[in-house]
Amino acid sequence: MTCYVRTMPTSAAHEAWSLFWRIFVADKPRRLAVMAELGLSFQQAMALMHLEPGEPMTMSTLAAGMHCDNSNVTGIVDRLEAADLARRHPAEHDRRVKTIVLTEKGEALRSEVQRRAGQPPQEIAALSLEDAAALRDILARAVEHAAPLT
Amino acid sequence: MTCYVRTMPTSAAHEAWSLFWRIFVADKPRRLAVMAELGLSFQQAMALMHLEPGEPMTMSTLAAGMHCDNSNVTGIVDRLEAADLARRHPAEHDRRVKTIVLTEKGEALRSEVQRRAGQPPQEIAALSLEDAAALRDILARAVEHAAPLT
DNA sequence: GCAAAGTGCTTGATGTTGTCAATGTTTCTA
DNA sequence: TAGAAACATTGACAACATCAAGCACTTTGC
Repeated sequence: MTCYVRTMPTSAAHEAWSLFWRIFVADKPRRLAVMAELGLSFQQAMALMHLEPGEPMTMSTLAAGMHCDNSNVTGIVDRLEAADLARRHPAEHDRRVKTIVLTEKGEALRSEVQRRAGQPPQEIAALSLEDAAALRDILARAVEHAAPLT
Repeated sequence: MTCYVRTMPTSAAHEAWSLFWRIFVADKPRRLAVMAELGLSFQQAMALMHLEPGEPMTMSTLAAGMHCDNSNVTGIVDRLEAADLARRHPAEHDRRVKTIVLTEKGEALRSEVQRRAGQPPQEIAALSLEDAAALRDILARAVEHAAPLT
């Protein structure tokens, strides 16, 4: 049951989404620069962010979290391992499963990615304190609505 | 003179940006589904959106708009041409330059992309009218601040 | 004018994803 | 225990990403 708002030509949500996109696209060069500087590809950085320090994660779980194919993660983790950022361990309870754990180097780089990529772009950073707080609250409500169970 | 808010561990802008990301990542499957359904890759769709109907655009301009390398656009436009969505024409004022124009089929597909990808994801669509309007207004101010000249 | 420098687009080499089908191993289930 | 399912990997292929030449054409400076 999808609910279309057919009466309005373009709703506020519509326009908001469009602006959302615009900010994301405009921020692309900054993202690329950060990744290049850290010597990571975008997906490698995403994988790093999904892997929490000290928390082993299954290949499948990581694939699901990154919304991509299982076979895809194999290659990404291969490269993380080659760069000594993560290691694979066979799971003891199920020998089909392999868990991934960040190395020390991986944890360090992860927090660097977090620090750098976590910085909001100009557009957001330049907002007034009131606007920024309001934006945060609205987005928090948005996320909560769509995913009551996280 | 850049102004860091060092007193706060994580500012509102910071948190807002984090939520921003979260919504984008969560929306990835929908984007992929739309593109797959329309038989386009993500970059092809982006190119289509950059090309306005009846407005020829230079390869370089398109590359700049998409924030990617010139040589990259060559391949993307090759595929758009192969799919009869766009056509290259040599520019008359400068024979090095090639302009790209959407075909009829390209214009039709473009508006379909616009219609489908323009739909906000659950998170945004489920906001109250007040929140959606406030979100739109804040993002509009954000875009305006960062790019006063557009 | 003309050589030199610069511009616009393309090509080629190489690496990282994306899809999808198939395989090997291990576990679950009937 | 035989068959089905699950997990990770592999292989084949297409799409992009970067970067370094290359070619055709313009512009510049003498």
